[in-house]
Order: sequence, then C-alpha cells, then structure tokens
Amino acid sequence: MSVQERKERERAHRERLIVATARELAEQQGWDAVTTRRLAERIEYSQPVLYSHFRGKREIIGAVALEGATELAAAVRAATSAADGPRAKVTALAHAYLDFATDNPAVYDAIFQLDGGLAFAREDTPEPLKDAFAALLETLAVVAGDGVHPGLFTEVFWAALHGLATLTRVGRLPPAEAGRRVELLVDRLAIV
Amino acid sequence: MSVQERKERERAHRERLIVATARELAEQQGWDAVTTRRLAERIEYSQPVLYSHFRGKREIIGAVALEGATELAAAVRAATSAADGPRAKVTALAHAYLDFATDNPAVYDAIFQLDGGLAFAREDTPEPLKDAFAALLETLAVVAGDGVHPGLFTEVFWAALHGLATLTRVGRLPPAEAGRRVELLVDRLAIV
DNA sequence: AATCGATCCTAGCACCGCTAGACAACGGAG
DNA sequence: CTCCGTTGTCTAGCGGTGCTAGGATCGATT
Repeated sequence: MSVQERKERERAHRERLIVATARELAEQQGWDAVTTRRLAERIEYSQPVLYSHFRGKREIIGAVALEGATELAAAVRAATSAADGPRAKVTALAHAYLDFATDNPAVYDAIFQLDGGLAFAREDTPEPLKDAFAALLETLAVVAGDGVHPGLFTEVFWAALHGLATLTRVGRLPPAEAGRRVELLVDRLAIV
Repeated sequence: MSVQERKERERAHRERLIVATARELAEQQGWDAVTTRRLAERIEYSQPVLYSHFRGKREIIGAVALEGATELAAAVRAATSAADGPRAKVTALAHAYLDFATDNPAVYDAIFQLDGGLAFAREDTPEPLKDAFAALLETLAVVAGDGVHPGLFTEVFWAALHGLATLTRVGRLPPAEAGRRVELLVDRLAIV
C-alpha cells in the first residue's frame, strides 16, 4: 500500500513539475518555444513521459491556464478587498486584472488566447474559471446600475479589460496611457 | 519593355492569388490548415514560389490582415454614414465591427490576433491599419465627452469591442445576448 | 540560332506533436 | 533468494511543418 502511495506522490510531483516548467519556459521564451522535446529535456525525462500525464500539448496548456485562473481570481480578490468603497474597488479590480496580464503574459494567453481544450460559459466549465469570473462579479455587481443584469454587466466590463490587456500587450495600444484608459473605463461603466 | 510589363502584371496577379487563396483557406478550415504546402498546391505552384513573393508565412498573414483592415474600415464607414444621429451612428459602428469579426473570423484573427509582422500605433504603421482606426475615430470622437481626448476614448471603445469580439468567438461569452451587451456598452460609454 | 539570365521545381534540412515497441527496474509469490 | 509479471521509461520513427539550396528549364535578346 505504502509503496503505491509513494509512487502516486511522485507522479503528482512530476506532474506539477511539468506544468511549472511549461509555464516557466513559456514566460521566458514564449509558447512557441514550449515544444514537447524542450519540455521533456528540462524536466529530465523523455518525451513520452509527458503523454503519460497529459493527452497532449493542449492539455498541458490547459493545466497552466487553470493554475493561472486561480491566481488571477486571488489577485483580483486581494486587490478589491484592500480598497474602500465601490468606486475604489472597481478601479483596484481593473488594475489588478491588467497587471496580472502584463506580469504573466504567457499564462494570460494560456487562459484566454490559446486552445487549452477548456470549456467556457458552460456547465462543465472547470471550477477555477468559474471562480475567476465570480471574483469579478462580486465587485462589479455592486456598480452594475439599476435594471442591469449583474452577469451581463460583468461580461461587458470583463470584455473591455480583456481588450485593453490583449491590445496593449501585442503593441496595438501604446502602454503609456494605460492608467488614463482604466480611469475612463471605470468612470463611464461603473455606476457609483 | 512590354514584355517586362506583362511579367510584372502576371507577378502581381499571382501575388493577389496567393493572398486570396490563403484567406479563403483560412476562412474555410482555420489558419492551422494554411500550410505553405497546401497553399502552394491550391495556387498550382510549388512552395518556393511563395517565398519569391513573401519573406515567409507571417508576411502572407500580414497581407491578408491589410486587405481585411481596408474592408473593416469600409464596413464601419458604410454603417455609420447610413445611420442618423450620434447615438445611432455609434450603435451602428459597434454592430458593424462585431459583425465583421463574426463573418470573417480568420481575417479578424490575421489583423488582431496573429503575428503578421505588422507595426501598430507607430509611425511606420501601414496605412490600412491607421485608416481603420481613423474610421472608428471619426464617429467616436463626437461622443467622447468634454475634456476627454478623442483618441483615448476611441482606444477604450475599440478595446471593448475587441474584447467582445474575441471572447464571443472562442466561446468565452454566450452569443445569445450579444445585442444587449452592445446596448449596454454604447449606453454607458458614449456621451450623447 | 545560340546564349545567357530569369524563373521554377525537386529534394532536403531541422524541427514539430505524437506513438509503437523494445527494454529495464522493481514489488510480490513461491 | 530466485523468478515472474507488471509497471514504467526510453529509443526510434512516422507524417507533418516552415523554409532553402541547387539544378533544370524556358524564353527573350543578340
């Protein structure tokens, strides 16, 4: 029994190692550099080992995405709970979200841009993703305004943040005035 | 002289054929299916011919993106000029933008998601891209509100549209309520 | 008609994601 | 303690990718 448990622990440990290494490599050199060969070399195992943990590369991306979604939710909650008043909370949320995208571009891509084989906006959506949306909803529902469905409002606000995050990061928007864009967005969208 | 001119015409024609075929193939089967081999086969030339027109695959994507940006600008202008009043114009703009993204997903990706080697928000940004932004600016500047820089406002509005477009298309947002999201967005952002 | 340059294709490089099948290591049974 | 069978891992290879070197072919010019 104990033997089997030890093996399972080792397996779980190696699986975390794979995900962490993939994430690290992606942040360092971009997802294009995350090949199964390079990944295998970094964890000091052969390629096929990866396939005993994950069905394929997309599942590895998906695992990084789930890990990232959990962190994103935590970052958003930490920022909002540290702020006082609805207006300040929303601003803090926006900055926390955009900072996360800036600081973890590869993880952000894994969550929202790449195909990690994850289901969104459905019943079988993985918990971390639902929870990340919930983290946004908690704060944004307060400022949705009368007669506006909180979920719908959150979707729109989130989409705006997502647009700012992605367009800024690929150079479509000059990063200099990021702060003023957030200010404008919060000013107009949130009803305090 | 005439001979040389004929050859140049043929070359230009073949180049348009490459771009059109790449676009067609991408819309039919996704960009993953656009390989240099398949593309070469479709235009009935060998692979290396592609490289006598473009430096590589990204430049082909870039060419599709420029073509698409021109069409996007035209679609936006057509929609806004057909509407009466600032409010209606902004709504028409939003719908035209989102419809373009829905109807030409591969082209939209080429413009905003994929790496086509294009420069954005810089001096050497290609004209079609600048013009597409200008098409948005023309209508949105009117509803930016007092003391708000029109360019900044356009960037925020655009980012929101971009967020809605991308999140909807990859299934992150249920498409059913797309109309109500646009309504909310215009209501809050535009100052009529 | 012969030549010479432009044009195009065949063949191949290094790399990709993924997998079949050989092989070794190790826990449990006799 | 030895043997067996399972479990785990690796080597090698498949078909595909973007891209390119070098030879063949075609056609305009002399």
